[in-house]
Amino acid sequence: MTEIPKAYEPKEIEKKWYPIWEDSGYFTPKMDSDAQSFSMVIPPPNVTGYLHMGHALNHTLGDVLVRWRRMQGDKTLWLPGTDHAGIATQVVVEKQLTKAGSSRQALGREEFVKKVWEWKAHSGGTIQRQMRLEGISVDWSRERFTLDENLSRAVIEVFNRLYEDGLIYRGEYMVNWSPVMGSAISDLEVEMKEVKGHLYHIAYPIKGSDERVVVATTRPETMLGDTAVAMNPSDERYRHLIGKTVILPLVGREIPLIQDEFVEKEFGTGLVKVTPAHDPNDFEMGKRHNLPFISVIGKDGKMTSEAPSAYQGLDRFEARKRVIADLEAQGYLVKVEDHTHNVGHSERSGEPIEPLLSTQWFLNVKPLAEVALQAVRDGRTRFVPEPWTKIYVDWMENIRPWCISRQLWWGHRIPAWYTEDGQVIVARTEAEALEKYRASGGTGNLRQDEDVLDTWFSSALWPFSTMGWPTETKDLEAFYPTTVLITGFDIIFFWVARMMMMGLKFMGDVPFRTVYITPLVRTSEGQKMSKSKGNVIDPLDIFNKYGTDAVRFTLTAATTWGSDIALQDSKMEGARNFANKIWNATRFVLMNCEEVTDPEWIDTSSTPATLADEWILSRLNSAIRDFNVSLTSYRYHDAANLLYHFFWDDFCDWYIELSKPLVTAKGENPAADLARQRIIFVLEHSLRLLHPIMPYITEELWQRLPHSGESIAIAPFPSVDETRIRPEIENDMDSVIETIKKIRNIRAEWNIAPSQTVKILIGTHDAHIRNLIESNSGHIERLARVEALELHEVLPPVTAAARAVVGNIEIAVPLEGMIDFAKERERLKRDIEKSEKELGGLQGRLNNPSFVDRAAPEVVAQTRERASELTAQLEKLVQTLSFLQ
RNA sequence: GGGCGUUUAGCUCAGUUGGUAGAGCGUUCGCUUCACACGCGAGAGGUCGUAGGUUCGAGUCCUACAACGCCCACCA
Repeated sequence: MTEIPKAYEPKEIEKKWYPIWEDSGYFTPKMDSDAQSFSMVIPPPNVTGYLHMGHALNHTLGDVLVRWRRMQGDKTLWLPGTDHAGIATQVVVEKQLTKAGSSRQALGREEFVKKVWEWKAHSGGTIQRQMRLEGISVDWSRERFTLDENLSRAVIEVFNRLYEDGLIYRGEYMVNWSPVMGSAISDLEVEMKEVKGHLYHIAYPIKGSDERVVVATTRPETMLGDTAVAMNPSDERYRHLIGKTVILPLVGREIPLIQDEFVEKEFGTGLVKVTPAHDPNDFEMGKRHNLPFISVIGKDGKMTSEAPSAYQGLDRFEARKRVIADLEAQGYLVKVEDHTHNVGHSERSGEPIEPLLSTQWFLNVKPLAEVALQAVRDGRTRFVPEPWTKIYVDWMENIRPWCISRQLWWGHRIPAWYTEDGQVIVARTEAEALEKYRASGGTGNLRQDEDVLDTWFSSALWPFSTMGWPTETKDLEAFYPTTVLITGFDIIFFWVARMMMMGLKFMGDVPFRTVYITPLVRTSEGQKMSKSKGNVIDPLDIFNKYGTDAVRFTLTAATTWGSDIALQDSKMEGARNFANKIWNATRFVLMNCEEVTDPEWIDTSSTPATLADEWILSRLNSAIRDFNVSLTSYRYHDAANLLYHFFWDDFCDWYIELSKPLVTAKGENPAADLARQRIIFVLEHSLRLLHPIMPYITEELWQRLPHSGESIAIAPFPSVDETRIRPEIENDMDSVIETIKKIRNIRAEWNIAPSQTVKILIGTHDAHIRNLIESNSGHIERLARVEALELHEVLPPVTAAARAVVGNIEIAVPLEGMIDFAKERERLKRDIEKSEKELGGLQGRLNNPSFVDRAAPEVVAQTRERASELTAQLEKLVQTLSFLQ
């Protein structure tokens, strides 16, 4: 056993243990064990760069559970990995190419993808390193990446099966198009932003009449693609126009006036221009009324050849200006109003989305959603905290087809091939596609679809694709469904909902029993962290500053159901101080207990456990029990907090202090030997209790303590001995503690120098308490710096004394010549007032007949008991005060 | 437009079947007490957002309102 340094230096010990844990295979489940399974898959971080505080929180909360369950003896798997993150990663690499004066187009698809793989190797490596620094106990032997061979196989399999089921289809529909990225994106990737724009009122002449109708639009440039004007069928104002046609200004096209319930009579003029190719609503109307679809804006965001020649090639925003100018010049612009409205923007690239017609692959998720909805309604998957259930349910109930194809190069290429005459063949491989084609008599060549799948398509399979699906593996058998998914609320739709659908569809069961939604980590001022604000905290920086264990403890203790986490230095400092406390308490114990060789509790008939011993056992077992209860219901804050107070308050402030005389005693002394044995026992248990939250410091210290087993990471979690939880012992100890505190309080109030000892008199008619005080008088004398403690049944009237009452214990500290009677009377009066106030409340209730009748009997009994206690205390206080008159 | 969350001590937040408010930090006072000044001991500090209601009893349940924050949404 080596000397322990005085100061806790997290860096030194934190770099030591992770390689040992990992190399020893502690985090790999023993597949032959018949213990119950506990499994999680990590939300795979994007290989776009570095981990942030959100990851650190997620990983900490996950690791607390996993380490706890592993120590409980479960067959435990936490599967790590990363996500290829199609768009995000492609954008990162493209930016690098732009900087280097190149582009993906210049490189070509094959070379570009190679470049992205290089980046992935770099970024993925960084992420792995960071995860190891977090100390998380993931099974690296099962690490996965969404583009791994088997995961890609799963993607192709799923695509094929969904296609065979008719749920995946290809067709020309209105999609959210990002001109910047040159790709379609899903509804979820569109962010609505409030934009200050204008509402343009434009006059369309009625054919064969002098009358003009006025439509209002925020996007005048789309009028070039108008194929109708719509009114509400019940709108009397325009009844006379039914059946007429209008002439589209600037274009000259004759378009019908149609009637559609969609049109709100109250908005604008009650007439809507209909551009079926550039607006989702108009698209629907166009289909309902069989209108032509004229695409006037292209995928590059420029006006197409279907627009009048004057506008062709103009950027869509340039075209807007030109259209307005021309309309005005030609007298069609009636008025322009300021108008604030919401415009869809590409979440990734930031520019306004262009709704346009495009041929894409879609997944009809409705049937899958119904099953996934039912699973949550049945409670087969549960959201914690519960309110998130509604968010999930609402979205699932209103789910719309998912556009799954992306015009990118980085991702899973869509397993569809086209014949020269335009047939589509979906297959597992090109060979299979060709075979199918030949079998149907086809002779030409096949060309694979250029597009890739939405990155979330592969993420949706993560809980089972990572475990080997579609092969029926032992991992799937043992670990699917996973026990819990820990994730952020921001990806409930993107990821959680889709995993639910895919898991139920392909595994026939939910992917996880519980979804735990973490809070959001914010800055100390409660701001959201974002790169653009430049207020992002790098987890590694604060690991370095405070120690990983301290940050883990901070995050765990800050995780509550109600609110987000404001990450403040003061919290981390507090946790670091706690770690230092653990360090120094252990240092103290080890300095004195070198001869103890095993961490067992020993009672002998000659030296039975003391009150303090029984008490700390009771507190320890309560802590274990409460910790288990808290974590079982995902109450991280409670779990961390109770350990903090058990260790600091109960163990350090009281048990160590009470044990000091014996523990530090020199020479032959069996009682001292037992005391050392016992303090080691409690400390060793405490470290195991703390290990899930603070793995490094507990391992380091545990290794220096007498222990059995090679690592605390695989040591058994302390088990609860309910028989050791004893309220009567805790009450007795509380009496001793309160007595000591009262004396200390008097000392502080009367400015008695710490070096000065005092005499005290204690009076109580309660024989049990008298016995208790007597047997603990040594503790009281030492911890309250008392030189002589006199016990009485009834306290003699000593006037020159400071006084206090604890329950039925009276305390007098004779302070000859030091005491100011007036001041002491004031002090006592304050005590009396306090007691009177409480007693008044209690008696008020007891005097109320309906309280006595209607309140629960035990509540009434409790109230009576407390009232009589207070009455006795008050009597003594009043009597004491009378001594001072 | 719909929905959700938050509002408790100077600050950040706990408070799960309704029983009479807690923690950490900060603050005040006193301590180099032989594990720890990242410490020890002792204090001060709150009409629990507002207004009603239910109840013997409300921080906790119900209703309305207010402020702040978030999510969803096809009024051009």
